[in-house]
Amino acid sequence: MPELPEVETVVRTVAPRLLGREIRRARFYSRLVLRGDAARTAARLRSRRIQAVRRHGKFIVIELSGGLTLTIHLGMTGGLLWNAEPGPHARAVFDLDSGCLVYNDPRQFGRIELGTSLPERAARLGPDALAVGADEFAARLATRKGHIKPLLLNQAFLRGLGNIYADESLFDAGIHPLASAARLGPARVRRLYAAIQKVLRAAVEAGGSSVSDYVDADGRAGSFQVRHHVYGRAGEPCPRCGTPIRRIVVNQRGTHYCPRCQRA
DNA sequence: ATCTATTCCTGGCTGC
DNA sequence: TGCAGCCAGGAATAGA
Repeated sequence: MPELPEVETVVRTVAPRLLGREIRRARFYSRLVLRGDAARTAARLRSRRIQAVRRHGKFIVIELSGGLTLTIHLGMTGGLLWNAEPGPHARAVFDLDSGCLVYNDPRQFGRIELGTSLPERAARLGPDALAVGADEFAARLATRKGHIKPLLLNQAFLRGLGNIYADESLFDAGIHPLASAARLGPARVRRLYAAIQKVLRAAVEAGGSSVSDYVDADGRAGSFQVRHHVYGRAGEPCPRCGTPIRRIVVNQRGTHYCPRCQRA
């Protein structure tokens, strides 16, 4: 499932291919994935040149000539494939003056939208998890009620973390997922901040995690899943203390932690 | 304002 | 072997 490291990897693999290219034709095959009218969106995209490709949290932002912004969110199973043959799950195809980009998404939780700026839902998010400073992180945390795990998943609090990296960060910091966010205390807040930075940077370096079927734009799987300490490892021994990893459900999300290393 | 539950989707897995 | 039923979860939405 694409979170910050996976989206970052997709952007890095796709950006060099896209920069400076012109969109010849865009085709959309899913009314769910595309926000807006397919024919009108395709017409607006025609002959636009790609000026920038960047990541905004888990969003892929493609800046086009004429002041247009194409925003892609991969949802759960979305993926961008460079020069791939469109398969049964291709929801959009962008033919360029050189090469083509296929948006693939079996479950159709992803979204593609075209506008003159970042869509509101992307613009109103919290600071990027890899760009936020330690002091800002601590200040934002101090005012929040509720449990720490759901807060880390809240993109309005911090953008980029998803279920895998929230669990891995909490394990690294030794914090229970149901710990009260506001009552963590300065030492644990610093540990959590450092853990998030460490886990995300290592995951980006590994090309992300491939747990279901995530691959980058060249079809390459990431390798960070072999370094998951708790995510998807319920019942397996904790790599730190050997206690079996526990799986609970927090706000409808599978949550993995070590009951000994992460005390309530 | 902030937090929580529900809903959308379908491939893959489990168990009968 | 076949198939019904369940599970995964990012984020919009509605409700508390």
